[in-house]
Amino acid sequence: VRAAAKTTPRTTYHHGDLRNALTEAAVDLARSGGPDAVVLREVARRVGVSATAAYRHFSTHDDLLDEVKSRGLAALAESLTEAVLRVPAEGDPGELAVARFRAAAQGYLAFGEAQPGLFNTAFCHIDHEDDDSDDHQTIPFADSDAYRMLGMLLDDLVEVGLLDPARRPGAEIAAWSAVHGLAVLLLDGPLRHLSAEERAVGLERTIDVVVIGLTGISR
Amino acid sequence: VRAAAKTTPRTTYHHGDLRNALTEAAVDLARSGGPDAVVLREVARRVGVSATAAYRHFSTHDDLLDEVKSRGLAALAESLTEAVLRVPAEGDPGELAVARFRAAAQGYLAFGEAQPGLFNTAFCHIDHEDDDSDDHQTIPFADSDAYRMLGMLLDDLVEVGLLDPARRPGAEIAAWSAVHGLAVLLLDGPLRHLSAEERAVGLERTIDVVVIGLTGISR
DNA sequence: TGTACATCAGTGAACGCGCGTTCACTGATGTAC
DNA sequence: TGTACATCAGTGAACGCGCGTTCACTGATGTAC
Repeated sequence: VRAAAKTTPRTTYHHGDLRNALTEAAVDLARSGGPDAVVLREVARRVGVSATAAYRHFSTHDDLLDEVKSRGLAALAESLTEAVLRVPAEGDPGELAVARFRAAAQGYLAFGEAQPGLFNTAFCHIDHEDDDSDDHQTIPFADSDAYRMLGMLLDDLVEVGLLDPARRPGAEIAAWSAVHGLAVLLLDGPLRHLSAEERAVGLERTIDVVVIGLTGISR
Repeated sequence: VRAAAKTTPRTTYHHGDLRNALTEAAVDLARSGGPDAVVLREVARRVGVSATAAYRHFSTHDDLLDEVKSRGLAALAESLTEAVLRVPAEGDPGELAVARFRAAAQGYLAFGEAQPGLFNTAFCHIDHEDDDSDDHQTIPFADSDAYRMLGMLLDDLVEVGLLDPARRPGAEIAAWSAVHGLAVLLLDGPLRHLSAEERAVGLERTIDVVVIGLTGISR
């Protein structure tokens, strides 16, 4: 409605879409500085609103950060999905299943490299001291589209006969760990200063190991 | 020399081993709260010394945190080494090489689970704004004992004929990514609430994938 | 169509907090003669 | 062995900072009659 609020100073007293505007500003901050950059006062400042106004829409700073996390996770899922959809649909079913799996891994890492701050925020740990119960003790990522996509890709590998059904359980964890670990090491970790070439080699090698490790078949 | 300083209030004006005492207190803080818990003023407080005194031994807060990082990395290497050394020395060379490799992975994760705060600190990113040059742009972990150990274990796999020399390059990255990723997901990440049983399965499955993926041989 | 009024969505000042770091200082230690 | 003095390793007060959050408030909006 009043999307220009970020640049044009708001004229009306009521904003109209403040919650969204705040979330977007917060995502921008996360993008450029990671979770620590999501500062409530700065978010309000950027939107051109008093800090107090934020409390009409978020009960607490952590609440806002949670929203940013969700958006980050969603963006990651999008990157994954896009990469998978770019794989042509024709050819040998086995080769296609493997190609989609590899594409997903590449999409995961591509998102991390394109949006390191948001990636870190998506996986940052927030202490909800106030939490009443175990209701939230589910795996948040397990509910995410990205995780569901991973499960489907692995199911496909079983269907085409490349992944032994007996080895299907736990396959998510192994695959996810390898790709996520690579992302973390490359983005913030000790592999931060690898050249683009070295990164590419690392990625290829890691995906190879996972694919062979899961299917038992080298390409 | 004056190791009791932590409990007994210091009597002499000069401490005698303040740098060490500060570092140890800082490590304790990291252990229980991760990198953010390494607060210079709190460190000084614990040692029973004014905050200013720390500046005789560390030029800056980041300098202190760097020291903690090193200690964390060293502790990780120790956990790895211990696990590898616990593997019996007799038997088929191939089986032994694989067993040692698996043990190292288990040691890596065991350290992460036993000392999550210190583990996180060991891998936390510190911005050295003041850095003059590219001197520090080496991979800090690559200089660590843990990374060297990983290299040796992989070399062993080549020597016993289980790892194709053509596949040796990049093997560190693939193996390290998988285990590190699992650690990160389990400690802070979305897999935080997995039961001990589920964790064990995830670990076994991940190591299996890496071993098979590298060697091409399922056990 | 007009008016009273409840409710909603903002404001601005203030609080308390704890941090890293600097400053001018002082007490303790070691060395040269 | 004694003394003068440079150096070292501490102290304590203070600064500036920016944060999350609360408070009493006011302007805008919508609804009942």
